[in-house]
Amino acid sequence: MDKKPTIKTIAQLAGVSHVAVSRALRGCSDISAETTKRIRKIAEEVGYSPNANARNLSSKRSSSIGMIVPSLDETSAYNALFNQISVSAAKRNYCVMLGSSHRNVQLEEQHCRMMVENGVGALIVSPCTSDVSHIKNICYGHVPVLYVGGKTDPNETCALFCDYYYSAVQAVEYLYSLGHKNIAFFAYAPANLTIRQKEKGFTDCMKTHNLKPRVYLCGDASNTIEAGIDITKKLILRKELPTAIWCASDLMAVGVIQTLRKNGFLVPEDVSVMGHDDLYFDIFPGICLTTLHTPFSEIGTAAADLAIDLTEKKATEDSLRQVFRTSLVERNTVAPPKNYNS
Amino acid sequence: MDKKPTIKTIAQLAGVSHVAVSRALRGCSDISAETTKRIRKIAEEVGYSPNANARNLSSKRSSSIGMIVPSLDETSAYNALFNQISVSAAKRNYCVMLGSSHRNVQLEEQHCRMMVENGVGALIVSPCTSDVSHIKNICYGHVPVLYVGGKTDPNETCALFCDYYYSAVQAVEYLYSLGHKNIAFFAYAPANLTIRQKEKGFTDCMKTHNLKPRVYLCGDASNTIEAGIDITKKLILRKELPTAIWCASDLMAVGVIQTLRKNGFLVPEDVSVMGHDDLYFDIFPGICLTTLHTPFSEIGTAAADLAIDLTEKKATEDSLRQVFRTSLVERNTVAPPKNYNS
DNA sequence: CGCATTTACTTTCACGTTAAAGTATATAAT
DNA sequence: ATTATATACTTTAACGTGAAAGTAAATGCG
Repeated sequence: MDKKPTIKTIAQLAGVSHVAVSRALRGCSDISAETTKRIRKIAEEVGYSPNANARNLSSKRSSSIGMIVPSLDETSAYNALFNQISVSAAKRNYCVMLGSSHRNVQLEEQHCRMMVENGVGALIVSPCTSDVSHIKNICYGHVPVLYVGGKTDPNETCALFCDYYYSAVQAVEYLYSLGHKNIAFFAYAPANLTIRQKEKGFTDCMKTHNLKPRVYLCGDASNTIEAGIDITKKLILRKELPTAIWCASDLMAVGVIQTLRKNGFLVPEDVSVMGHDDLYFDIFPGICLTTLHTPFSEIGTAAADLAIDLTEKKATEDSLRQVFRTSLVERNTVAPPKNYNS
Repeated sequence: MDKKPTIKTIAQLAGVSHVAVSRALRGCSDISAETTKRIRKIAEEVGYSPNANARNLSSKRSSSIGMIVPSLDETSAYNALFNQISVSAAKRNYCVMLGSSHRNVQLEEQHCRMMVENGVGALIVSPCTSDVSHIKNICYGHVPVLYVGGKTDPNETCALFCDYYYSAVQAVEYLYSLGHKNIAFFAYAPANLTIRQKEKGFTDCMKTHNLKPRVYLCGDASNTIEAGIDITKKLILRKELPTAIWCASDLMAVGVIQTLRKNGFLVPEDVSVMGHDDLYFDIFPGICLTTLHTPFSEIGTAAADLAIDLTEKKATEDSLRQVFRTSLVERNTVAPPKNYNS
């Protein structure tokens, strides 16, 4: 196990100074084509691999970005986001440090501190609380932070948002266009900012059509599927089922559909059900959910590019805040209401 | 935005040499308690954060490990693995660089190269092919690599395995103990090494009980749920349903159960269905799957600890290869066969 | 009291790289 | 022929830290 070769190793073999090697490998024009070729050949032969620690230290640049997420379990959207960030960062030759905070502020802070120590050029954070002062204390003035995800303060200067008010409007307009008048909105975790935006959009849009906005919130289920099941059961008992239900999440919609079907209601014939996120397209057998697609790929690409632009100090003022919109994906859990002739 | 403070900044303020600061912050005993306290106070006040690039360069250590996985989508086990690795690494003050190869060897190689350049102390790789020569070319002799996951060559010297032969035995023994004689094994992707291990375990164990090992493989479905559905449909048509089915993955079991129920069969009363992995416990409403739990947390913890031990050159010879076993999780998709009196 | 040891530092150098400035030679312009 | 310029390098210093060696003062000990 011989020592890792450095530019000095190559310099010696090539009979030039180590700086000539450094510049040749970086393709600087003041090294002759011939010398560059020779140096590159030797570098290849000895299996040279640059030392980013030294490079970053000397050049005051960085070749990595960090990302901190609340979790990466199978029901979270951060997987999709990270997947894209990883790919986009690799395209620009950046590594990504990832930390999972498990919704623990102390751990989130530790990840942030470690990543800053390790020299990330920028940080993409999906904070686990709206208060991000612990992150700002560490990063302010030193490492740019880009916020993504539901808990982000809407006033944050550098952040990527998804317009959930608009997605509510999309959902209502679509269902209304099919003839639905009796539309309900099901949501979980009422304290969540994104849920409140959806609720506001839903209520406002229903009112513009002179329809009664029926909002059902469930705050005490153990997960969002359960919440969907709970609310649906209640409405079935009370015989208050609407003709269409828009759920704040796909998993909730799955719970709703299962419960409806189990109780003899046909989806979409009796009740239309619509989701939000488009994350579990082919996981649930028999459910091909009509939903609103959140553009995770686009958001991930934008996040990686913005983070790297911030690292390289070439982010433009108007790229600092970007708003994304969901798009309608028509599959087969929504249909016009019964007895409706369009 | 003032310059980031370094140990030299602190040294000047404290009126000591920068080395005294370095040693005080690291708690070396040759700096007096009084001076250490004073230095730490100043460090706190100026918001000092150590520069790991410089530290690693000077001390030839590393404060990060890397992980490369094929993907992080909602149906993969790598999420669970990474979550634990992230937590375990944080406990020892290590950052984790994560790269998603999307099952692309070139991208996997690029991630590997970038991480090595960025100075990871060790690499945890779930390779996307059994041939890992591209990784060895980059890492051999410089960065230790720890292999995890299904594609790993069983002869690899540094690797964490799960004993899938044993999990097959566990499944068969359990079903047999309940009285099942007509047991089938359903699997997807027959080329996969882990599947072959399960198949071998299943076949061998069935034979020891003088039972006919019924193996059903499906290689052309678009995902594992589909595969479960396909095989089940075929068996229902042919009226060849066994009394118990062990599926190579939980998702497959979900597809099987849905199909059975849709066709009027009760699970577990008519047919018992068992899975493998224990990943989707509360996602599928109405399915509380009896399965074999893969100890992702333990594997993740072991992987992080081993990778860091390798980084710090204190891994013991016998920690290099570790084998983990699944454990039975009895929920409610398995019951004794009909007409069986135990 | 004088010498060894301990305490609490400081000085110097190295890690691998890049930035910046310097230099020798060849070529071009006047 | 002289001077300017371009080419192709080299030399020096710096990035922030830590290892190793050095040192001055205080303390211990016979």
